[in-house]
Amino acid sequence: MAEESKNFIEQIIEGDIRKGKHGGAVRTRFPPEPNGYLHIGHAKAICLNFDMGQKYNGTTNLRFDDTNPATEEEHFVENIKKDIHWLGYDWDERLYFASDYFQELYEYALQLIEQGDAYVDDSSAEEIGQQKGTVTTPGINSPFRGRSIEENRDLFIRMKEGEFEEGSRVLRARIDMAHPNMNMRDPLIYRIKQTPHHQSGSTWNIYPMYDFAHPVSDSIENITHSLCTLEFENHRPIYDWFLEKLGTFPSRQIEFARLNVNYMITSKRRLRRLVEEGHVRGWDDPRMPTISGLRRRGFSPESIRTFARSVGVAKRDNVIDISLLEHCLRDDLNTRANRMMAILDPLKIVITNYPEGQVEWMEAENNPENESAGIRQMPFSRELYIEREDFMENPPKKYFRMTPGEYVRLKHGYILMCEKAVKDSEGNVTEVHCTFVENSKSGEDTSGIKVKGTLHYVEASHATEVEVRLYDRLFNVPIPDADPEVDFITHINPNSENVLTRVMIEPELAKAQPGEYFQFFRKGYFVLDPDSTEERLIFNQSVALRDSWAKLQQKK
RNA sequence: AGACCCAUGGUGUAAUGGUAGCACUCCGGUUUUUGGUACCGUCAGUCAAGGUUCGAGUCCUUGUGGGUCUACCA
Repeated sequence: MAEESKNFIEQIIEGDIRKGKHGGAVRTRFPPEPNGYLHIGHAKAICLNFDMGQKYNGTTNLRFDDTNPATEEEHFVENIKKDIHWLGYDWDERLYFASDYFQELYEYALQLIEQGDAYVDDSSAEEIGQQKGTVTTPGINSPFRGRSIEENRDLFIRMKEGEFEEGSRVLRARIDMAHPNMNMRDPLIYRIKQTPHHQSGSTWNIYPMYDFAHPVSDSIENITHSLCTLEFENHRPIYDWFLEKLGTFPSRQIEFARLNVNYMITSKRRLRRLVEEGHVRGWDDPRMPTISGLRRRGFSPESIRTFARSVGVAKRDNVIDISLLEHCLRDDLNTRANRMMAILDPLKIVITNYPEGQVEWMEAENNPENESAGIRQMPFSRELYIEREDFMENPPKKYFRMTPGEYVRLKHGYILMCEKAVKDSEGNVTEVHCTFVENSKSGEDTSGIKVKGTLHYVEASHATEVEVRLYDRLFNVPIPDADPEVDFITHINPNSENVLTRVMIEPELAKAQPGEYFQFFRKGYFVLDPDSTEERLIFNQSVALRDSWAKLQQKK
């Protein structure tokens, strides 16, 4: 068997273990900011961090990076925890908040001041911006850069005590205003904010910046491998600078490329627009790339994990084909989703030689891929529904479905001979008359008739009418936000949701429960939508089955 | 362009100086009481130019192309 190929992060970790770094320990963390919902991109980071922890007998912390009270809310914390659990991961007792470390962080900032590595700057945001220079020209030192340690200590303590207004002063690292890396030009460490914090209340008047809080939080938790996305690459020098100056646990930041999927967007700002402008039903709309949206769409956690692992981990920018995500879902559901009969676009069939009033209960296997899924009973009688597209009066070549003068098999039923179409005054087919072959019952067929097509059906008198929502990609271009000149909203697919209000389902399917995965025979995978009521069931299409017949027709 | 990072079939990812492999997609076929699944097969790749080496996708140089960075956001 081929050796399992390892990604570059696994290679780094294994190298560290081999060298006995940190005694061979591996500790990772997933550090979301509680200011929004998790999406498919986060799923990659979650899987990577937790998988590394598990694979190398280490641990993975969940740490909320809550250093900005202005944008963060408690309810995001709860939703994020729920989504991670749903994905199948657990942080045990290792739930942390950066806000838990505010006191320690404050003391470390004081240490920097004592070492002469930090100073209080009274400049305004605009002044600091101007002093920063550009990528090609060095910045200039702030006039407050030379303050004494005593003055810095005094001012910083008074910042903390709430003596100063927001924006009036900041604490900065004293590094190098001419550094070629803009992030090293005396980055901010603390700013004044009077906003109450969802965890720490009104205890603090100052809040640490990401560039300071993140490395120090990692260090406090003894994180060995701090995995983050590529856009933080230029921040690694600051990360290392703080930990070196502070002399604390030497966590190491490693960057990987974020996940992009075509026909999807993950920008928080743009997703919010979709919701606020009403292009979708909400953050958990089945077309949204959020974890809650994927869940409502009918993606299994297993399929998302498989996907997140399949996309690989590397440092080059990438756009994953959405068909890989769909493949992962079909592959998972094929073996676990019970097959059920649903007629999305009903056409009535009357079997003229079948006794009126008679109902036969047919034995139907639930999943040919899994015998332990068992069997169910399906009614059969004189009047049934089939898909309208499964009947054609004048069919094209290789059409193996119902057409006058031809036999066709009904799955878990009989072989039918199609006799004639009944039409209304405008020529629309209103029902089709057939005769059935008596000794052709599924499982005990002695007719010897060979048919090319097998159709699904729902018996009319026992059918339940439900709603089905079909989904297509939300955008009609692969990268909706590729062109900054064009609003991505203009690329929304107007037919991304197709609501069918008169769908007929078999009795067993009417017992569907939330969280159950179904395959609608010959159609696709479906789940119950939470909008469902006792009286009215609503199903969402997760993904269609592959359809080589449709593909063949499209080419013509 | 100042720094940093990246470059392998259509897409994504392996090959750690020694036969360019795997998955998805596409196309073709076999099986099939799902035009599903499964199975088989075809097409298709090392950004360019130099250099080092017996041997380079891999190391070096230069170029080209792409990405990130000038928030009191993360």
